[in-house]
Amino acid sequence: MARPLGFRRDRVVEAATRTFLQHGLHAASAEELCRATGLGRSSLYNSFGSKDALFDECLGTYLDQTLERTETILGDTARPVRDRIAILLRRIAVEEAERVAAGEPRGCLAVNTVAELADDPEYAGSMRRVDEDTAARLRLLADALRVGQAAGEVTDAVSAEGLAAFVNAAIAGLRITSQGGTAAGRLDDIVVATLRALAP
Amino acid sequence: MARPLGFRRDRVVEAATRTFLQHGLHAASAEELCRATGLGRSSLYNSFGSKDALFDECLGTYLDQTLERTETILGDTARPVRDRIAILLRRIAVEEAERVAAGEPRGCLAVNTVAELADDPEYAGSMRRVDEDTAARLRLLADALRVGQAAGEVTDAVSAEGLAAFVNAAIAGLRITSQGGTAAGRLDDIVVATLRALAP
DNA sequence: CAAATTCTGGAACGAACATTACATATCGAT
DNA sequence: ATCGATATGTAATGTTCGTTCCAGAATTTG
Repeated sequence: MARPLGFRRDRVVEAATRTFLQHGLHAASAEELCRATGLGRSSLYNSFGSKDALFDECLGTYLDQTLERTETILGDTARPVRDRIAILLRRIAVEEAERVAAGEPRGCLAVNTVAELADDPEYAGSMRRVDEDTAARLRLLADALRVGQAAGEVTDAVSAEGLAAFVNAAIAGLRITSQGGTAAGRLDDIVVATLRALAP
Repeated sequence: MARPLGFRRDRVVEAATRTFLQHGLHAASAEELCRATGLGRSSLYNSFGSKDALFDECLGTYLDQTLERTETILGDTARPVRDRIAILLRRIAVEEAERVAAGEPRGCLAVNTVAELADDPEYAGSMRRVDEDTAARLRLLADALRVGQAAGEVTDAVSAEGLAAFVNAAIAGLRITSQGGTAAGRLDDIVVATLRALAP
């Protein structure tokens, strides 16, 4: 064996994710990533290969964690479907408020990645990751909403897939709105209004 | 007098805006802006000063044009308020579909600017522009929605300001969703669902 | 304790970037 | 037709970027 790493990989990914969320992929320089993670250039490149590879790992873990939490909330079949969606949306509003309080950057890495890299063929791999995550999230939402429709608890004026796309868009809108500097109370209004759209 | 410009400034701004929308501010290189506008480096810098200044002009005209169209639609007092909001949202969905058909980049420069520059102090000036535009748009929406509430045509379960923030967030969500590659039909679903939230 | 292996810090590299300088071309006015 | 003034094309500049290299430090295994 040999000398062990002087840092915990997940902590580094966490710090790098914050940096990417704050500045985006292009504007986050290697120097800034080193400062944020506490690593030297050599350690960073030895452990992650390149800035793009580090970004991909950050994006991947971010998407996995977010999708898992969504799965947990939507999978709570004891609750009415609309309550689950309400919890999902409110959790985002709360998380954004916490970020403000902690001085951490607001917004969503997936949303910002779409905004920054959607049309860049060089990052098609990252975008494919986001697309797959979005597809999985839409599936979870549509499945839940379909159950809600069958129970008469959710409107069927729009298909379950359409409502899923709506909820997903609402989440993106919520995150962009927060990133723009909107206060927590207003985010709650957006959540309440979003939920109204689902009522029968 | 002297030699006149060999190009129309508004056309150049239009082409540059497309480039910034597609790649973002950081990833749009001077070379790419020259290619897109057909100008040489000298002409570009002589006429606009710097890449940042060009971006600011593109952003300013984009915001002005978009706000003006919003104003026109929401100011049509002959129609019910909810119809005006419906037209506003549908126009976005149609515009995004047209972009796809024309091979032009999708999404919204204002949304992407928030995603890319919200936390960068160096571009606080650009962000202030976006903030002012957002404030103006929220005012227009809230005024219209208040009228709708007074007429019993719009729900008052949420304040007019809250509903305005919701509609604004819905627009951002719609544009990000489109940028992610969602088809036009799904965008229509999102519009229909969004409108449901406003019903009394 | 020594050897093997890996990590780490700092300097250095080539490429790409935004921007500028300069010579030349082009136009309006006289 | 010529002059003044500005636009344009090309080449160059200084800087910043991502990345690599190398020497030395650290830690486990034998």
